[in-house]
Amino acid sequence: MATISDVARAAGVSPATVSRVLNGGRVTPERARRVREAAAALGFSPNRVARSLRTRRSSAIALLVPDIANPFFTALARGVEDTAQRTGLSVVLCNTDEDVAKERRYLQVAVAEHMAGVLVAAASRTRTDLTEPAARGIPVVAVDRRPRTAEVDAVTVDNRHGAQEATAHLVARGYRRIACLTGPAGVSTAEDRLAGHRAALLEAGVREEHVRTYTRRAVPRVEGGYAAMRELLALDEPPDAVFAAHNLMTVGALRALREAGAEPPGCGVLSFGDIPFASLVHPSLSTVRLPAYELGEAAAALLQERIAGSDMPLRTLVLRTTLEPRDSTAGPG
Amino acid sequence: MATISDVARAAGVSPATVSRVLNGGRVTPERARRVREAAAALGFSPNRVARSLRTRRSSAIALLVPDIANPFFTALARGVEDTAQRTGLSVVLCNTDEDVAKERRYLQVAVAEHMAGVLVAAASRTRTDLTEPAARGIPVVAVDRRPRTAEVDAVTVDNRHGAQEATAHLVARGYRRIACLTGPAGVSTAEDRLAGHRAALLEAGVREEHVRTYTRRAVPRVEGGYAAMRELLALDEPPDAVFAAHNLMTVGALRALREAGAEPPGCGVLSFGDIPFASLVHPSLSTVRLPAYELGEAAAALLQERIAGSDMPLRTLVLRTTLEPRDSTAGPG
DNA sequence: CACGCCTGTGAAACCCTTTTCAGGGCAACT
DNA sequence: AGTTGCCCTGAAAAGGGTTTCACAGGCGTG
Repeated sequence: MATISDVARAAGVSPATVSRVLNGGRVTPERARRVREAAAALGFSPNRVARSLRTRRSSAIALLVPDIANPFFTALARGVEDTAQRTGLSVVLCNTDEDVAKERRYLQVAVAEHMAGVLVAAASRTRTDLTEPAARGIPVVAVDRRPRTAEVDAVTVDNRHGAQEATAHLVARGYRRIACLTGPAGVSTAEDRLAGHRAALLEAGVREEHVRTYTRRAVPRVEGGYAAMRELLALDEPPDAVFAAHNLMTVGALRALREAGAEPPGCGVLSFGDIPFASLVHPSLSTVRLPAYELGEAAAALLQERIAGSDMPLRTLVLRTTLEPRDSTAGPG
Repeated sequence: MATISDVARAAGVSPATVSRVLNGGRVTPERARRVREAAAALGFSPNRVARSLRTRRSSAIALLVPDIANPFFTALARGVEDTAQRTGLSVVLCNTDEDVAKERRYLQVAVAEHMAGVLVAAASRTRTDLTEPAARGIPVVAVDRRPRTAEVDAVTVDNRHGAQEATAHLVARGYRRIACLTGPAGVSTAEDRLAGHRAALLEAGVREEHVRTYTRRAVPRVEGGYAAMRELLALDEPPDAVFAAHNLMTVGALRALREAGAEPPGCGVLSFGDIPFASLVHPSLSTVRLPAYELGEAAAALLQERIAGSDMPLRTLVLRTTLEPRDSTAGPG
């Protein structure tokens, strides 16, 4: 592996000059040409580790997601990756498994590796601690979920609005006992979606108590949705529609409904977030589409600005969701 | 950020001694204790960039996959990540998009970053070039797909056997005109699966020509499967079953079948590789289950051995698939 | 002509850790 | 007592870039 000194020797200049040619310093054209030729001839590419050490900044960013198996986060990761790749940043993918301890370990690594920046879909709104990297001067952007503990840039979706629109749609289609399956307390997306759902129902004249009866919190996994849906179906007056505030929970809910013989659209089902290949599900599934890829793109772009040294005031970018009504919410009976 | 010198000063020793305490050199217990206390008090964690520079080895490995949106590769990535994480390795995820040029760029980055190792699901059997990292002493393990150009360790699944079993199953269930949708020539998995399919048919007494009539190659995406299936359905004697050698292509095929009103199991459908939430598809989908997570685990473990300096002869680990017959291959008529 | 300023350049410092090397101290042996 | 050998330790080198600093030379100005 050729080093910068090899190139310098071959071009008859000092290593400092080579560095300047490569990084845009002022060098006379003639020398610059010689350096470039020598570099090409030797197949030189700078050792990024050495560069990182000296500049105290690496060309890698960390992306922390709670569940890489969820297609929402893979789409987001693609958005991040495509954007980062364009400016030569590598993306280190870290799967936190919704585990705050695991998340903390990854954040420590990011600090020890002097990573250029961190993108994080926080495992917990209250317990995720982003102060460490922020204090060390590593830019942090929260994506999808915003933790409360640190002041960072954020890119989120309008969960509340999307949920409100979703539940309003169920109301409009004539459903009366509309349930909500949402994630655990303390996760901002779960809270916001529940809030939107409640707002839509209250506006439609539903009593607060009624809302509460038909709301279930569960772990945001397929099994969580399944268990919660079964609970709801066991009520004296089971719901006639369900707003599932999480895509994987929707899958569990659908399974429970099928087992109980209460298939949509008789019992309406509306999913917040796409299910992959939802087009295969029968009847076709109404969803609130989330701009996952765009979320990743926007967050990566924002992070890059910070890495480049932007000192704009903190920003929160909120992307809109879009309701896509299909057959699973065609109406009861 | 505390450095090793700070710790040394605080403990009244030299930096060399601190390094030895942390990395398992011989140090008297008393000193070691002092060093550990000082390190803890200062919250010291070694700068991994400096360490990388000196040791010429980083603690990151690259994982190159052709399509992170495919659940097969996300499961694989999880296996890799969980295993790597256990020994303190970070995983840099690189999405090559089935593009050899993009793949080459990522390999260059891996070399320039002095990464500890590379795991690669090659974009092409013939054009993927793994000689560069191998020549630089960076261990490489091929996973899922093995390129021909370099001599590397590999972890694959028994595609041929799995495919043969799958098609034999279709034969046994009474299907007569069994089609095969597979990936492009030059991708080892596509080739092997087709070979298994053909072997099963020939064994059942089907003529080679007949096999060829009902075989289609397409890009391994949903649209590829859709287009190829439509072609097959337009034949004078359309197939009465299809073995889809790729999970995403299966989705496309199902869509085409539904449009044509030829739903399974009347027309049998067997997918090589899971479709996420296949349990939601009606009728339930017969699949050849791939051990994606285990593939990632095994590959990461193998790579770690090499990184640790193992000089065993090259190994190829082949994992078995399992046929899971369900309703979509219940039989014709 | 003298002075100051500006530009381009190379030497050397620097980033932080690991590793080599040489030496001191001590025990065991001749 | 004098070697020999071993263990532990610290000083210093090494890893490969970037950046600071000082300096040389050219140019413009008073």
